[in-house]
Amino acid sequence: MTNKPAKRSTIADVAAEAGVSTATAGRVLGGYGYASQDIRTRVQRAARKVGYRPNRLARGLITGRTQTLGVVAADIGSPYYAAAMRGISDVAERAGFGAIITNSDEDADQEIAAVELLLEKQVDGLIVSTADPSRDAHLRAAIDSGRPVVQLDRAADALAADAVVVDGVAAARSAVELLLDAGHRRIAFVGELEHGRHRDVAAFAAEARDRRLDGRRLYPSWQRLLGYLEAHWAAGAPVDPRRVLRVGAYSAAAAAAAVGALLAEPPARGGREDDGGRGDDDGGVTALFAADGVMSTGTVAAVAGRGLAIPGDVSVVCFDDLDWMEFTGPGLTTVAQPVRHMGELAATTLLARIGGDDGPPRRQIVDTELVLRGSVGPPAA
Amino acid sequence: MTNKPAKRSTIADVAAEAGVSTATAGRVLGGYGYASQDIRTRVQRAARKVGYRPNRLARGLITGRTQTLGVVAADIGSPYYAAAMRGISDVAERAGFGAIITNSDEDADQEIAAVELLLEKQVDGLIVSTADPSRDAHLRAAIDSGRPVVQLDRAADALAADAVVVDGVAAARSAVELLLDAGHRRIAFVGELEHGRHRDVAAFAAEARDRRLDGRRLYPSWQRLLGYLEAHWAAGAPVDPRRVLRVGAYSAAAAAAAVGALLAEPPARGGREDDGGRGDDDGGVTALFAADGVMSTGTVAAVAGRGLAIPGDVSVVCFDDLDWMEFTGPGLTTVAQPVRHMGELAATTLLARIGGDDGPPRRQIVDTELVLRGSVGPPAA
DNA sequence: TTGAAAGCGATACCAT
DNA sequence: ATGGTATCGCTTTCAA
Repeated sequence: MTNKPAKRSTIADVAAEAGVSTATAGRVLGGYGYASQDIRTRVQRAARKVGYRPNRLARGLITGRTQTLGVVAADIGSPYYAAAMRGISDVAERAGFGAIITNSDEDADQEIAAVELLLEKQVDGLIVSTADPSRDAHLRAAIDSGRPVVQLDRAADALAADAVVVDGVAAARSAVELLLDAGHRRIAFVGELEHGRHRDVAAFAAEARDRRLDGRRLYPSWQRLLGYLEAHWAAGAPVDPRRVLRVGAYSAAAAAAAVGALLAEPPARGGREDDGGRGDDDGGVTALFAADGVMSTGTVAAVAGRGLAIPGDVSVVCFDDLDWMEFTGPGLTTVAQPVRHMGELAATTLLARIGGDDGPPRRQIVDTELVLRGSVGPPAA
Repeated sequence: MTNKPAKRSTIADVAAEAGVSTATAGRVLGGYGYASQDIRTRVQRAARKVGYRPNRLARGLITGRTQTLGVVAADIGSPYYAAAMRGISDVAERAGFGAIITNSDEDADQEIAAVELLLEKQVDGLIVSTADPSRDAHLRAAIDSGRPVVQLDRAADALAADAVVVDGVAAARSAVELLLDAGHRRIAFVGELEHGRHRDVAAFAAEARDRRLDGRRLYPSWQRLLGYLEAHWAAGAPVDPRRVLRVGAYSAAAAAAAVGALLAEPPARGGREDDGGRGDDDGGVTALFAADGVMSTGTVAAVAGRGLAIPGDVSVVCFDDLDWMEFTGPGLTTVAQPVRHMGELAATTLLARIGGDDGPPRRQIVDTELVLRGSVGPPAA
């Protein structure tokens, strides 16, 4: 069974079949220029007969537009980018665009290579989650060569490009405030805390205290840690670095292990207090704040695995940046970040730019929402 | 600040700069044909000087290959496809390929449109998770027109195309056997059970008993239900349809709600039995089997939210088809499906076909692995 | 080893 | 309203 690759028919074939010129056939098939109704139907019939399928490469070569968006994600394997991709591709497809997706693996060099590949493929624009906001030469070059760039989730703010981001500091701060207001004083932070320039929580805290940190320049998990710290300081609550879990990778399994170990130390059961701020003695944690969706999954699994009740034995607030997940399990409180919506927004913005929108770059800050499911407070105990 | 879109320089520019013909410049830059060392360096220097970037559209137009894979996923928003995509794009990028991704939303018509778009964009091959295995005309057409197709996760077996699938029936069967062997008799099944032609669990079970079902033709969640049923029958354990939770959507939130409601009914605590098969009296469930990663997330969240211990109060076996998740929380047992690996396999296979591999179509069945973390059995009560 | 010229499959411009 | 033809940027004979 040798499949003859069935030479695709071209506009010329259609034209011949319909008895018109290629120019005319092109006008009908491409939907540009004039054509009488009679010719129109004849060409269309001919096209169907010979099984015509437009070659978008050829079209793109001459029009200079490919109707393709290029996306550089840090890791599409992560549900975070999956949600974003969903939003992007929905918008793109609705506009007749395709989306080429690539990974940077949080590595600036890979990102540069990815951008290069996408530009060679002549994408009409780029959506990028920069691995390193301080290295933006390649993005600048892309913009200069006429390819609009929209930054997603991370933004190199020295770059004159649109951005769709979330205020991670504020979101985390209000979430942790919720726990503090409920009387918790021993709240663990569960985050990745690996990428980014900071290597030490104590040093980070010191910098933050001196207000030497610009939240917008931080990597997501550090942003959220900043919010955690700010909430504590505002409440006059001490921070114990031992309760800041640096998971080191966006892995639910790793988060579960870290949380499991923490919960195993001094028993959380009965170790509560609701005296409103007096103590930071060495009891177990009474609450957990998980800084993103993956951490949340691991945290919940660990709590479940230890047979602890939420919020009875421990209160958990999850940062849920995975639209598909929506931790609505009884007792769980979430900070919802509409990632899919962010993807849609990024794509919409990019399409507008491609369409010729020439306004100044906009930084769009998307709101997060605190979703309360039951109480977070320490029970009457 | 009006950016002049900086007319990209072409091979002609490089040729002029280097003082050679476009043919020669092309040979150097494209890496084909001869060129003396002297010319080679001169051209390369010139290319760098004028900022040359190849136009892959033009190249593809003439070579007939775009070095681009087309992917049709049912929903990239789901972490399942995200994991698969990661595998695909890793392999693709390593080979210098790009990947255009589209969604079918489990809808055959959208799938057809997506395939059409991808073919117009001249992708070199397709990876498809068919929404409806019974409708494969478009895939057949793609193959006939010389674009190899690799099916992922779902396979239209009337189609002469490669496939990378998992034996979901066997995987579920062995997982449930584990619970039955440990003495559980009231095991809930948590699955999507929406897509596919079956509307009724009882009718499905009847068909399955008569061996009128081909597991390979079932949708994933029904496959796993079949394994669940088969394990029960083999053990002589009765099946109570009320314990088969049809969540109806791939939503962790919905799964959490369903599981929460089930656990709320008769208290699971103390309602155990380990008499090895006598009873199916109306106690609460003692174990849960979650049929995929999303269901698993919801199930674990619900158990945690109710403050139940795993495996103390209830034993949970999760089907983990999300490599990033790996429910290794203490006590959780998982059936690991290497989705990312499946993606890699699909891409590798497709690249081989594109490269000219002309062998007969292969159906590659990927192994799942039962990962035990602690015990699953009902405790000594 | 290099160069001239003919395409690839469309669109766009200019006559008619 | 329709047709001829140059053109997009590159690869690929075919001569030299």
